[in-house]
Amino acid sequence: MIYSPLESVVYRLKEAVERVIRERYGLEESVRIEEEKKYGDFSFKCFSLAKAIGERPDKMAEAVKLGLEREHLPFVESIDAVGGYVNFKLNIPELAKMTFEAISKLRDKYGFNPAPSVERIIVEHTSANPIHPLHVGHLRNCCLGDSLARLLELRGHDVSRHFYVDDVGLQVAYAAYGYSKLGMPEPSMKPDHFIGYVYACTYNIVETISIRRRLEELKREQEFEEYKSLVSRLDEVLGVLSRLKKKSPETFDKLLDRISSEVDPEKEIAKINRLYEKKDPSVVDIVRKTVLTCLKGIKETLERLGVFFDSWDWESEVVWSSLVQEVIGRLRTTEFVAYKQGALILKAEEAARALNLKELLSIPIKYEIPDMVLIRSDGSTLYTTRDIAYTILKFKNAEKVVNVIGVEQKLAQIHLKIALSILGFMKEVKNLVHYAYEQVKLSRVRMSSRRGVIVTIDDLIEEAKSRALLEIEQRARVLSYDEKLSIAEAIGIGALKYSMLSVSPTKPIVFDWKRVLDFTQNSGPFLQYAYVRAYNILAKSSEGESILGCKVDTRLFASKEERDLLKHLSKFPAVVAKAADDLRPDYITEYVNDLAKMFNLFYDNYPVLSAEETLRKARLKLVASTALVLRNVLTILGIKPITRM
RNA sequence: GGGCCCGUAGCUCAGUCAGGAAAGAGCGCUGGCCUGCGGAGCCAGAGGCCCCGGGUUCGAAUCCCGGCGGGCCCGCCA
Repeated sequence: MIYSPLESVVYRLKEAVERVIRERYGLEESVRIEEEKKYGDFSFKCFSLAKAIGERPDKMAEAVKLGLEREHLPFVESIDAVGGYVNFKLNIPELAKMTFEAISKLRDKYGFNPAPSVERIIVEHTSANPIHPLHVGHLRNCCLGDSLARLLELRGHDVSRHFYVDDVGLQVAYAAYGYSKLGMPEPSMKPDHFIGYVYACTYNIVETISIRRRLEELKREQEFEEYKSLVSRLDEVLGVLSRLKKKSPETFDKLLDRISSEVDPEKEIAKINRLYEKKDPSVVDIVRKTVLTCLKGIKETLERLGVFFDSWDWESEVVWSSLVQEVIGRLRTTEFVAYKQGALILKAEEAARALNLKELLSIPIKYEIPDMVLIRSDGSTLYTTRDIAYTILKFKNAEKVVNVIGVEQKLAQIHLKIALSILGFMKEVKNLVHYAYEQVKLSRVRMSSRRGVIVTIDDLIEEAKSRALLEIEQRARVLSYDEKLSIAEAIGIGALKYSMLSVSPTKPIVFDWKRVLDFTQNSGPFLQYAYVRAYNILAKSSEGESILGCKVDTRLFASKEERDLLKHLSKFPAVVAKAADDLRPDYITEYVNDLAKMFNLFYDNYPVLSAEETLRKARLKLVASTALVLRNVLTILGIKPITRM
């Protein structure tokens, strides 16, 4: 079974070139056949090899051309030697036959392209703090993680999607404290939005109380400089509070009232955090209920996005299993751990130098790695410390772990790897990928979950949907309102996903609705529209998708547009392989955007249904193949293919 | 201050891993076409010191060194 037509052709070409070089020059060389658009389909450059053996590049190109011509390669139409280049034009009818065969056999699996060796891979993604709704940043994380998982599956890997429920830590304690003060009521809005609201209110109310207390002290001590700056900080927090109050006055007042009557809320919160780590029954219920409530809302959003997980890993379970204590115990026996002002720290720089980790982890030699705090002076652990144990657990069921985490956590991930190295998990460190992506910037909005200012995924979906609906209305198709709504949802969500995936992960995304929902180019709707066009030609034909099973005369594809389209279709599994191996979903978006453009060009210039019968069949099969590939790609990207819009 | 990432057409970006032939696309702009298998079109054109300066090389947008500009990180937060 040939999964990847173009790849197999190029591979045969590569072998042929190597054979010729071996026969002509007696050299065992591995050569590279590169894609070329201007002078043919592929090319081989002779320069470096020619230089190595003291031959003239143009002479070598000529020799390779002659040698290849004697081989009579059926999938090559012509070979040219120009300067030091050997240029190849592919025999498109032959390639088309192979491609059609692969497509008709594999159908929805066309694109599947198993790697030479398959692995069990855990993709951990989204993993938002379970105390507020998902926001734009999580959207990028979620889309990347989900499409990476799908890509790796297409490479034949055994992929498991994990969501790390970070239910341990100070922030969760704040939310749980506030929620419990309210008497843990049924949320009056979407549950994650409600918990997020409670968290923001609680955080700022507590902050106000501590600032006021500190101000009293400063007044007594006559520290006017600090007093002044703290007053302006207080103003800021009060501003946040008044804004929060407007959103849900009853909940707010109740919370304010009950927290203000406490002696020392901050201490209470730290206590919840400490006790929860010890699985103390007095706090387990309130923390769990808080987190589960929020998670319910988060799951609703994920479901709407069509994203699922195989495993929900609770951080508390890792802590309670005593693995965290074990890890700390083992680290403590090494020379790299010390106490500093009551906290247990890991001397990361020293460890990295002693174990020679800098090169392995690509850390600059002159960069001084800061210490890592393992245990707070009050005895509680920190996120990264707990992550050491969690990572060890993940590797019990996988050879490779991909963590989709923002680039801002780079240092924490380096700390994690250093700690694992000290513990002897070298193989794991090498197979632990911090898949770092840049931030999503919304013009003007500066988000902060503490201040309760976040643009949630739910908000974005709603806005995308209503904008899409507006576009649909303008076209005035004969569709019922319900149909329009569900199409708008598919377009809106598809547009959001595409916008998150189409930018390479190292670049920040500047979110811009005009671009997200640009129906004419490089967007989700643009792809969906191409699919609609292809689908409707098929729907109008008598054969429909069954044309994929029919033999057609591939020699009829004479135009540049048809040739380009066929070549592009044959390339798809190769793109999947590259995208999966390099973890780059944006390679797929680039591919499919080109595919849609090529199809549009074909569509506008070559009639299908009204063509002469043998030609009609050939073109119809090309349309069906394009539709199928579009559908498969959209699925990888998590975008819903629709048949009307 | 130190580290990382980014800098290519008016705009949004490919191309940089693995150096190669006149630097690619779309949008926008200019001019033309078209009553179409869904016009959310089609064809043509203009538009580039590939951030700057050195170096390596027969050859640099691509590799190396030094700058400049923007973002992020350097928490007993996650």
